[in-house]
Amino acid sequence: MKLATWNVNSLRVRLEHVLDWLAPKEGVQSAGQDMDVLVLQELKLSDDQFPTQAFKDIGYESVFLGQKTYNGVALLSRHPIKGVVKNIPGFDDEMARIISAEVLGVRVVGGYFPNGQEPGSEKFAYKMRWLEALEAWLAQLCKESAPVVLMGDYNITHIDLDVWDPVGLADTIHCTKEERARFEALLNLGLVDAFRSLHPDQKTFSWWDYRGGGFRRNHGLRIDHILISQALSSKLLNCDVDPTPRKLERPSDHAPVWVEIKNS
DNA sequence: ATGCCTCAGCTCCTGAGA
Repeated sequence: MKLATWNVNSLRVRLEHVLDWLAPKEGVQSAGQDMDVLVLQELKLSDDQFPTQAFKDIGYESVFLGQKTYNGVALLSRHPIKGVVKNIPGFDDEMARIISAEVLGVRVVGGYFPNGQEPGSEKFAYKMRWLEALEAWLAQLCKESAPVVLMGDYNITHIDLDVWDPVGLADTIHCTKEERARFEALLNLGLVDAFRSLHPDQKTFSWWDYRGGGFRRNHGLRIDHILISQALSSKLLNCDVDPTPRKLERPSDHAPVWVEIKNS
């Protein structure tokens, strides 16, 4: 089973990139080929503008929680989608940040975690509240029978190895102790960082700033993550970032991250 | 140097992103 996450920074602008990644043209190889589930973030469009038919045409059903201008999340699947959940149950949120569903017996949660802007700001406080609510919900999900995959744009670097300039960016947004403690709290539920468990020493990024030639100079962060429950970690085959779409014309600032798990 | 880039929108500037 293959699953992936991708912050597309406007689905309207990036639709062709997503379609080509999942269903490449004849003779072209793509890490997105044969993807079972893909979650998307930062759609930046309302539900009535979601391109349901374009995905249906390449064999994917979709569920989504859209929002005009900001945020917005979707889950695409080649298999039947059950038990759809939108946003964190019991957490009142005006922003569209979570889409979850059960696919092939796996509880998939796709998330666009808050940015937080700056430590100490009101947006940072919201990020902390949101992360605590997510953790409480995931604690419940991890106790249930279905294995869990929590993936998306976390807007958190776990360790300094996830940061191109850990000294210059120390304690700045995405790199604070408070954010990293919330990431660790998710790991303490029994979830495993799929990429890091396979590549313990690799300095690989999933996001590069548009400004200052960030991608060209590999000035990036690893902030897009795939956490999998223990039952799945024993069947983990592969996990990687695919930088290919970041090299296209008008790319998203994020690259997709994918995972492959052995079928049971 | 509150910039360097990109996107949406009550669009020719502003807010937000990370």
